[in-house]
Amino acid sequence: MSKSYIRHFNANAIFHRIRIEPNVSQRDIVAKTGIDKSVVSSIVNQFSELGLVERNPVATSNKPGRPMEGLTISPESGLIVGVQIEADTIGYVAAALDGIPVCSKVQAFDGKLDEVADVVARGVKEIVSECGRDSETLGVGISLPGLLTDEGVLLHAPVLGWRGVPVVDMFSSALDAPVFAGNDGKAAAMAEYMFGECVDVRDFIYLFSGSGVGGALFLDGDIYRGSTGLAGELGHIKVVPQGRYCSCGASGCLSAYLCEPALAEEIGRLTGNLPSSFKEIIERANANDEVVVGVLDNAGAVLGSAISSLVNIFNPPLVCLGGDMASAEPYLRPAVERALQRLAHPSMSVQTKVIFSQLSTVSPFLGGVALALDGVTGLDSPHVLP
Amino acid sequence: MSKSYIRHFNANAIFHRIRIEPNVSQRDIVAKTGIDKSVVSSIVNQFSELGLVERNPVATSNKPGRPMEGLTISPESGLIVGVQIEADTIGYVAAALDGIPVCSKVQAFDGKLDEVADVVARGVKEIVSECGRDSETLGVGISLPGLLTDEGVLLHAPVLGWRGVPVVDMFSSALDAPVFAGNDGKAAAMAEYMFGECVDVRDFIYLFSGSGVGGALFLDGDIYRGSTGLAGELGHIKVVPQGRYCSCGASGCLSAYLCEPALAEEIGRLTGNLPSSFKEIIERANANDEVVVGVLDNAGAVLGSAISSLVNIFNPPLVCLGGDMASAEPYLRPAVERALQRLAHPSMSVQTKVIFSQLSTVSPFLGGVALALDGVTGLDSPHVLP
DNA sequence: GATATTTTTCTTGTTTTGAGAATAATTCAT
DNA sequence: ATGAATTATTCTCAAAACAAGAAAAATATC
Repeated sequence: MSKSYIRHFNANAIFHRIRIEPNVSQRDIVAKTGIDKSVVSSIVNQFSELGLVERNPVATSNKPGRPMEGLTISPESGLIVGVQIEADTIGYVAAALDGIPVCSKVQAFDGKLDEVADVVARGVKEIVSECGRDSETLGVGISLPGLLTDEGVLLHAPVLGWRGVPVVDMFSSALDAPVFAGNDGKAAAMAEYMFGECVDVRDFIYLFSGSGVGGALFLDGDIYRGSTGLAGELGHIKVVPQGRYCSCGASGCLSAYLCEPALAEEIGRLTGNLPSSFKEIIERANANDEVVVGVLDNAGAVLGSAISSLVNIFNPPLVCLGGDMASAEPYLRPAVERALQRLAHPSMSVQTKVIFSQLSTVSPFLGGVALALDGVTGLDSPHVLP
Repeated sequence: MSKSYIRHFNANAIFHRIRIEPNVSQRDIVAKTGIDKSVVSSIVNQFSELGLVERNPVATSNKPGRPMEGLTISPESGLIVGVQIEADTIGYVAAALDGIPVCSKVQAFDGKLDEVADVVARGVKEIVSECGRDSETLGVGISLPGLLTDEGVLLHAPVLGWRGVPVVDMFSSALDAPVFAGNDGKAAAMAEYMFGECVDVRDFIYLFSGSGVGGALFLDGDIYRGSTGLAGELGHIKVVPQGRYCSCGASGCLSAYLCEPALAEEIGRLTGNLPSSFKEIIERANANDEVVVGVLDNAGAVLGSAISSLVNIFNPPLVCLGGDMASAEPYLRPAVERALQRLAHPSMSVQTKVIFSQLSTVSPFLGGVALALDGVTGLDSPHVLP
């Protein structure tokens, strides 16, 4: 526990407050974070000198006394680029320091490891120039479908077939800006904390559904990584003893009932008409296809059972469901609520809100932005989110 | 995040190292904690001046150079008293600062709230005088079967029928020593971390079985309390959808299959012979009563299912099972292992060790000692473990 | 006995917090 | 208008804590 750690921590907390509540006063920051006024003044000055934070005069409040200074993140001060590497695509988004996306794009990707650093370097350069700003790139955050060590080594990414890749070093040498890397599920959770539905919630459970089901435990204001970094792989909670086989090799995983391929397969099996995308699944449900609605309802029940377990373990104020789940809310929510009623401890579930977040569909790839922002605003050196 | 917090944190870490590894050198502490040598020297001096730590010459190592000083907790420096309040008993244990119990006793208790402060004050005085040492009582830790707030208020203790009791204030005014209070399950987990099977393990899951099933999440070197303090009530993880009714009002809880009353009832129902204690259950199992063995095996399967979920969520290096479970290890372990094999993610379960801890049966009431020790050795003011 | 080695302490410097005084900028009352 | 009151921020200074290196202490080896 070092001294600079406190500074890092405080700086992050202050930046976070300014971002989620533009035009706050220093006084408010003091009240809400408990950090001393001198420290807030000093750190705000530091941010202000770096050009990261602006002081704006605020409309008169009709109160006596010196008016407050409204503090905001300067949108022109620099760009953060979020990169999301998936099985066959790479997504990019450039955002200002306040996290508001400026532009984004997706590019096809063949998964070749030896070219990816150059591909991403070019992609980042392009997205930055497309923004039409000559502001500096302050950080690049790379969200990866696999597990990372503290040192920035990607241990294993099944969908990419990569293993033991020192991603931070690799991308750092190809890019000019500081590189931050992290697991996709955890990065997405961080994005929810910074920009989404979980802003400023100290404890929440995040579940994400797509080609697989991932997740993260956000505890005490930070992602819980566990001793091995594997913690939070919530897609593999067992929900049905001796249930369906999952791509991970085990059986009865939540993922085997909820991820897009599993739902598609089930619908295909029951109707003889295999959906080609999650969008199609939702379209068929919207068109009142009873089989599809039934499959989604069943998935909701299984999901609700998993959430009930999580509620009983963590008693979190918030459970956030992202990815494909957001667009399926009308078909999932009733079953989830039923399961919670039936399975979760009443005195716990009353304190828990379950929400479906649109963030990852409305503005995708923000996970990487969150990763980088977390590092950049600490007034400190890079790190990794395993 | 304040400055004195760092000192508290470092002091605790250093004391912890000395306790778990008597005769360490400062150099070793530096190597193992990462704290700077100056800081270690300064804090060791502080402990030494307070008489909490002794410096012993260590047998020559046949190496050149100044020989190390072996640091140990001075056993005579003071007493810590652990108090455990249960439905009809109060248990006491007096221990030296190294956590080694000196003497203990149990007294009957009628659950009367208005007398308990005086009763405990008398009990503490007696146990201290029974020790036959005139050393100072440095702290009293009180372990309670209920939920506490950060401010030391017992919100609700169902088995005692207490609600909204400011326990820390109440016991503080009756006792001369600093009072620390906490939830029994979390205190027991802390004891495992300090004195038991989980010494120095930064992340573990603790499950405790007795008249109910409690537990704690020990994450990143500390108990996770969650936003409400309810986190870690692992006895109410749902293991069987629409399963047995639990004393909490819900159905399918782990507790409903594993706690002593549930096991006794089940055995009584099947044999017509209701066991009067957990000890009797084990005796009948030892006498090869097939029904009893079968009931325990079934409980083990349910327990294993719950542990599998926990493994998949946390991927902890260690799952520690305490209380009654320890003496039932021969009957529970096979079923637990089977369930883990079948239900837990293989790449996770290989990293997880499941152990049965005798700590709470061999030297009971250490939870309170752990609570108090945690506060006393921080060179800082009291606090609570909700 | 000199030298090398290992462990601990001392010295000095830097960073950061934290409390209170000072300053700045406004409204309200007269 | 002008002074008083009020509120927000900055400045000043002291204390706490860490951090790096020099120094000291205590031993083994040659």
